[in-house]
Amino acid sequence: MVARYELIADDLRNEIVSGALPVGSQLPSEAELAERHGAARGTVRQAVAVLAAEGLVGSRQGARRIVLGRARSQSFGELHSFAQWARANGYRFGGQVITQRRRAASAAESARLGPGEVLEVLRLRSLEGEPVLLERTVYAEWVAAAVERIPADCESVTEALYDSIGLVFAYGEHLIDAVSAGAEDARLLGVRRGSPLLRQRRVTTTHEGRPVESSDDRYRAGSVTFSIRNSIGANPLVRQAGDLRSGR
Amino acid sequence: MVARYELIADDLRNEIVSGALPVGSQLPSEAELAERHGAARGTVRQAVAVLAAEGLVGSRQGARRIVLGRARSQSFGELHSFAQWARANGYRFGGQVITQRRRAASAAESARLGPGEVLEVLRLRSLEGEPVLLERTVYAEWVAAAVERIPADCESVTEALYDSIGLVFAYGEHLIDAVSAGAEDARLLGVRRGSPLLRQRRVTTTHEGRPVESSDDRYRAGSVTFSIRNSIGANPLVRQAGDLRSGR
DNA sequence: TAGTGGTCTAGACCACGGT
DNA sequence: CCGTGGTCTAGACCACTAA
Repeated sequence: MVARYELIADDLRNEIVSGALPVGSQLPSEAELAERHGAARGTVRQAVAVLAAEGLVGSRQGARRIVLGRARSQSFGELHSFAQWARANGYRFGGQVITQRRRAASAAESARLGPGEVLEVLRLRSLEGEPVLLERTVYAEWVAAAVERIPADCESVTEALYDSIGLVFAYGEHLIDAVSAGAEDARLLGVRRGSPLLRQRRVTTTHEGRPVESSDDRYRAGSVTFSIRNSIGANPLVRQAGDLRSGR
Repeated sequence: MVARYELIADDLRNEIVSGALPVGSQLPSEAELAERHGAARGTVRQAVAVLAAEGLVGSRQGARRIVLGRARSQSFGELHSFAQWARANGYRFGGQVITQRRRAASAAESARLGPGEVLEVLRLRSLEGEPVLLERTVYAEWVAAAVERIPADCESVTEALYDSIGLVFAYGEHLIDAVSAGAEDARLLGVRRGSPLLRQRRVTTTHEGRPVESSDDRYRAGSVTFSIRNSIGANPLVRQAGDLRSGR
């Protein structure tokens, strides 16, 4: 069942992506869109809210909406899963488990994932034949067994876990910064020690808010970029200070 | 004039931040919230949509909404403006123009900012007394004169431009990656050449979609982190590949 | 001042989750 | 099965922009 407002949003998005509504141009008014699609105004507003959330259009009270950009945002799955992202963008990609072991959870890990044992997995992912990403992932005890059953060269861990135990990654928190490559990072990614890496730390939970995994992912510099489009009134991304003040 | 749904959202947000609604707990149903505030259900849905956009609550059809986190997202202004962010978080901060000059726009700059001259400014920003951010900003010709009137040690360029010509930065696109410090970066930020920097490139426009500036901001590693909370169905952040394939 | 988007209401039906 | 959130309607009034 596809919602009416999704169809209207698709329609408008196609006009933007195709260039029929160029960047900087005005969208039709809500009244006109409502008449064109035979829908109520509220439904049209839901549709343009989708486009606004994608960063494609902006709006201000009293004036027509304008087109801000043509790039289509990808889904949560594509941010969460390297495989889903790479596939959606037509890249050749691969993955290989380097090491995998169970151990007791540290205090910090207990706080994030719950008490007990954790499963620590080191995975190297490649894009277009080159190693680009080193994932150090810690899984909560309740998914550890399912993760251990996954082949070492599995393309998509996310999909494997969905197929095997119906696990859906629903919410994530991500911290993005830059770090120096350590000895292991450098060896596996094929860069010099101390060279820059883009780091994405994340904690992911299920629909119910149950923590699944905590990960430290490091990208070779130049291999990927994170992109965000925002506006006054929208605030998806936040800047946080590091360890600047004494006592922190 | 504060909207009704904003008041309801504030109310719920306070309960979350104060811990009255702990992380993982369920929100009251829409019907109950509507009755409690004497509002229609649609208004209540607007309120919880605000919290969902902030990443504080998640929802799924058929089940109660749950609390995902307590951290309050900051505003667009705080992502856009170093000064607004630093002030909102209680940091001591400063800024100093290093160099500033007018020149002809390159082809890429003309495409982003419009044709003609541009004003190129190199600014060093400090946090808690330490240099942490080097901004290389290129302003469009129509704001160049106003920027040139700003004192070299101005704390907040964003606010200065609002006060002087009423300019409001409304929309921004940001690209985040990691790079090596060049000679100039290293000297001004007080790090070694080749050490990692977190880079944020951005293009900002007015409400009308008119481009104002394009900037390359580089943070010393460890000084700041970007944070994002997302969910299935929300997609503020996007990953993009770099220069991996031949011919790109 | 006319047109536009922002807010709000009161109701309806449906899809899904949990019991 | 009931309660929940998701979708949709038809209308109203207001705040703001632009001519």
